[in-house]
Amino acid sequence: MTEQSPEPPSTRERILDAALNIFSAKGFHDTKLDEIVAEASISKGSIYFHFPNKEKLFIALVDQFADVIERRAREAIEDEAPGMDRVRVALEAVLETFAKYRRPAKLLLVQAVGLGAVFERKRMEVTDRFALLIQTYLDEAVADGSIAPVNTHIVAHAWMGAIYSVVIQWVYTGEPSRDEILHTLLPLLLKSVGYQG
Amino acid sequence: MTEQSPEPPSTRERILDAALNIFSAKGFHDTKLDEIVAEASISKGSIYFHFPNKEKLFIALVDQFADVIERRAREAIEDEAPGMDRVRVALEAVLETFAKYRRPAKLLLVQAVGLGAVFERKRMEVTDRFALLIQTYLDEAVADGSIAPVNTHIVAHAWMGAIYSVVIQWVYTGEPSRDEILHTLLPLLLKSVGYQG
DNA sequence: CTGACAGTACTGACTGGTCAGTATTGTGAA
DNA sequence: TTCACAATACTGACCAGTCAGTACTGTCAG
Repeated sequence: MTEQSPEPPSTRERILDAALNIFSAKGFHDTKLDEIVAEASISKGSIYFHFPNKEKLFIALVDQFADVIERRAREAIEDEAPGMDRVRVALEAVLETFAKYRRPAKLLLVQAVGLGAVFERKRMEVTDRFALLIQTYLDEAVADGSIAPVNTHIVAHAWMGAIYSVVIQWVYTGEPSRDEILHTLLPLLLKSVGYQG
Repeated sequence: MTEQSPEPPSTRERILDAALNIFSAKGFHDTKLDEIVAEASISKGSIYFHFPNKEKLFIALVDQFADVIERRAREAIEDEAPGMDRVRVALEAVLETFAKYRRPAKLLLVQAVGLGAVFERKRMEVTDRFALLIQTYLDEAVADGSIAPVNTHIVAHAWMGAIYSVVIQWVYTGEPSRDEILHTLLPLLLKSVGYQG
């Protein structure tokens, strides 16, 4: 809490770190707790000291990253006046964050999908949170006159899907590059609501 | 294969049907083969007679639906001349197909994600197949002059993601309606490459 | 200062339920 | 009688989760 960086990582952090590595690579079900134990060089008991179960450990990682993205988006728009510029910088911030954190991105966009009902609810929650964020800025832009009225709910979800899909492609293949994404995807999205940069 | 409709469904068909119901609702790992056995009123032995294992049964369903979508898209463009109209009707066909088959849609878009490496490869394969289809038509439209040159590879993936995301939203909540999707999402996508219907 | 007690962090061998897959037998159409 | 197909009982590997025990640090009464 009141500590600085050069400390050795706490057990909890080492667990989270190892879990991120393995979950993001192999998915939830194919990851054995014993693998995390080995990767983190800790003991199985430690995991259960810090987390109630495997599921909650996974969800802790999802939440962690969702928070990072949302925070960065909010920070990015802080200095922008309402309107389409806010939308643009928020999108930029999200894309930059995905680009910077490849493993968490894969965890959130791939590995968190298609697990049973519990995870589904969590994923919906995160997804809706982002969609709502985008929707809010879009609504501002509409009110503001920067763009023509549209169903911002659908637009928000469509944009999110577009971003997710391109990021996933990048996560797997390394292509297209961060710059290409920014220079092609961003204008594409903005253009889709009739906005010309 | 060479049979008509009023036949009673074969054991194989009943297995596929029951498997689709349960897999799409509960996901791969949370579905027990014994549940499929109960739902289909067949025996476990039958499953292993018709399919080598649980994984292949699941993948058979994915393949089945991927084929349907691709066939419908190809049929739809048959009568259209190359150019942006082909893109439009292909998108329409895909959206209609998703709307018509809710359970297979969920299977493909949700439940087939985030399972380990084997499924990942399959999903990549299907995803790339669709993206390439869209990309081909887009390239035609570019060559044709209907739209300005763009990185059609990125556009194709972005579109796919947008469609997936909105369809998933619809699968879960029933909103937005089929019509709303067609009337909002389609123009959105077309507009994103500078095409006005 | 010390030693009895307590709280916190961690260890790793062990267990028990689950469920995919198998072995075996049954059956009816050709 | 054969064989394609189906039914059922069964097996055993696997792995999340447990728990008795260790190590270390803090604290406070005598």
